[in-house]
Amino acid sequence: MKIGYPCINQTLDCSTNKTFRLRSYSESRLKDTLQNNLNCLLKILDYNVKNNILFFRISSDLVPFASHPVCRFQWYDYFKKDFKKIGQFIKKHNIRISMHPDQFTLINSPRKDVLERSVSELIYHARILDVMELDETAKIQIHVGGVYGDKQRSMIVFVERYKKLPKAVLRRLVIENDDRSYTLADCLRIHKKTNIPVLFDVFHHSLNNSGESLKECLKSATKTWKKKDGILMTDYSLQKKNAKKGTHVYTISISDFKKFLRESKPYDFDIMLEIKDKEKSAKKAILAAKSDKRWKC
DNA sequence: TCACGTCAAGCAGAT
DNA sequence: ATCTGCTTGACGTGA
Repeated sequence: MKIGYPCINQTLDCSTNKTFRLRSYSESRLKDTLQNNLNCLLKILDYNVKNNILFFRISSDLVPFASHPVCRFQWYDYFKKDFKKIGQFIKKHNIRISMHPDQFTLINSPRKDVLERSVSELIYHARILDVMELDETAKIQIHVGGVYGDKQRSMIVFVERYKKLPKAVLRRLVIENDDRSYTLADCLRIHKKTNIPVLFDVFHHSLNNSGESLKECLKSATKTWKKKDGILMTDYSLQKKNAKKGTHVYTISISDFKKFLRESKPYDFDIMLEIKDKEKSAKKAILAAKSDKRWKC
């Protein structure tokens, strides 16, 4: 079991998300920005290792406009050494890596332009992990996509489109249950047709489910990950009290998290904490997991 | 220097 | 019809 947080470190004054506006795009601007982002990524990973945080989600904003037609710069060649160095650090410390393209990535969209942009975005994500020379346990997670008024049809479209994706994307892509459209059961149905691993989002499941218990979910999701994929990835968050349904808490509740650890036995999986205060919650959760003897160093 | 409107991109559900 | 949330944070213009 590894525990981590997504994209942003709030302790270090260093961001991997530095960007600029499309209208101020230039190759030199992209070089400067990416150099900064790569430097910060390595710093954050180093901080994480020193704090036993061995799961990290790399930001989709690492390379600004990488999948946009405006970008003709071969950033993956130019910065090959930097990427490789980060990849070596990741492998040396056995860090689990995920990426999560944003809500615009919809491979089941009825719109051809949306599909094309989505495929470009997935290729961009895969390229980052490839140029770091990471193995197949580094994953790219997306939601199934839109419903477009006919969920069954949209799931079939997903399966058809999935099968046509480039190999570099296929070996890393996983789907995640979302909080209103596609449940874990839907994702498992898609898995049956495609063998795509299913990432289990605990919080989304609490908002959108078919009545399965936590153990049932972990059991069925675990089975979708082959040895080459690494162990099951999960996303974990909690409902903020007195806030709109689906709002994430600001910080982790350790009593709730310990309860979750107890209830999830004996399954082993990695946990991404989608919680606002990032590494602070991760550190607290790791202490809890250690006391629960779920943490293997 | 700072506030704040805006930023490549889509969809669903709420207001 | 318009706004909000989704990993929101960061840019950059205008004062």
